[in-house]
Amino acid sequence: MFGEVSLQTFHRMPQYLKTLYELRKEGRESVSSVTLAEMLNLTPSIVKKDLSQAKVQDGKPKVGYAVNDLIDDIENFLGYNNAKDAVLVGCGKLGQALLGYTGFADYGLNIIAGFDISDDVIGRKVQGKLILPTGKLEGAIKKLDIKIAILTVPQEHAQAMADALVKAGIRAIWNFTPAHISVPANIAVRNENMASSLAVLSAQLREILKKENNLKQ
Amino acid sequence: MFGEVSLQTFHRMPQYLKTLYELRKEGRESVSSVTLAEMLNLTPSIVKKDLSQAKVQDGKPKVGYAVNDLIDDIENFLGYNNAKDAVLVGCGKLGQALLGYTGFADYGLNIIAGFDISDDVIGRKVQGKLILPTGKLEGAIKKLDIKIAILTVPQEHAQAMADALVKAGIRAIWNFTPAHISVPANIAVRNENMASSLAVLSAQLREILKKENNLKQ
DNA sequence: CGTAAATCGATAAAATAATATCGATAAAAA
DNA sequence: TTTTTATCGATATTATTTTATCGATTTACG
Repeated sequence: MFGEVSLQTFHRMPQYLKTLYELRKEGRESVSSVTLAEMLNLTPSIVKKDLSQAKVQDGKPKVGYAVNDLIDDIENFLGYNNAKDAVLVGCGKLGQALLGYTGFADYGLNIIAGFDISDDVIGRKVQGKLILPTGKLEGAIKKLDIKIAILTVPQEHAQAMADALVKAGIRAIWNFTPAHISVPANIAVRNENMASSLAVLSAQLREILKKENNLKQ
Repeated sequence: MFGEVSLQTFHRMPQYLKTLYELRKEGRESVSSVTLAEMLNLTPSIVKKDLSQAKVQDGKPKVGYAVNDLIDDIENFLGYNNAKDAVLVGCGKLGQALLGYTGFADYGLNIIAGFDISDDVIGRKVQGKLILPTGKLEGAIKKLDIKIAILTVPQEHAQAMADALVKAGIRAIWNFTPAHISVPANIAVRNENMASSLAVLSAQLREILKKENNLKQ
């Protein structure tokens, strides 16, 4: 059903959704691909192609897409309505920050609890989420049939913990550690790699500064 | 000089570097594109193409690349040796987590201070980094000629703060808010968008589960 | 009611990125 | 020393993604 949708398209979907929420708030009932493209610095072509993969209802010539319908379709497409449970493993600074982040609920993600090995944090609550000992991880995953894990352990433990998670039945790992983790092919991994992002940002910055210097000379 | 290097290539560079550090630790003096590709789940072709853009010294047939030389070349290519100063704006949970993250130094990024409007956090220190009032932001940027800002304010303030940063002279914004921010063309923006990442992860997960169900039936 | 303008959806074209191929060459083996 | 093998770097091929084009259609307006 969605096998042919590219990752780039999936990346843009939440942006469309965000923009559509804003438009709805302003009372707009319809929006064209041209307007959406302008608001998000994209081309109308790519907007039309992306939306064609998520939406059910056609847009209307001369009018555009019905904002409400489109929101429903994209939310449904991204699975925002049927919430998915997740565990968060590693409750250091970043882990606790994510544990306390209330925004995930908007994206259909429900972190049921944090897990850690350190007695310093076990038992603590962050924004209502309890931190449990790692020993209880496997049981929780199996009992609640949890598919998604957020990995925020120190990088030297990343691979071992990933192995344990897979063994316990986790099928998708959102990896916030700088470590490259190896998992079986039937497990989804998404790397939130700060080093990579920073490398890209630096490259862009350098390009920009270089262009300016060329112009000046 | 680097204008023709794709963002994907830049994304992979830190991964190569990370793997090379590990190899050096193990005492390996050379490595082939085949080995690197295996370690990172890539093809030898793409490894060779990527490395050709960063390295100075050629690899040797039958042997591969000299690990140490390659590390130097990539570090230099990514600018890890000449540290770049940055400011962090918005010292809530995530902001403080990033402020306290010591790993940035490895990537050549030096956060000089955090900035916030709230008296609750102003004056506090996180891992030695001081939190200053937002009023001092513009002065600091201009005085220290800072080019990079990390944006971790609440999303409703993201655009206004981005505008202020640009006005103060910032040229690259690492945006951790869910907000889409508009900036002039000569400013680099890198979005660390959780919603997008989660959308991609969910899509991958769904694909995997779907395939399994198909097989079972 | 007919015409002009705006937009859709489908598709063709172009651009970009990834992969495969292959001659050259250095090291190892025969 | 000659042959074999592994690997590089360059280039060609293929795949993917983005952008442009265009006929069809709906609305607005004269």
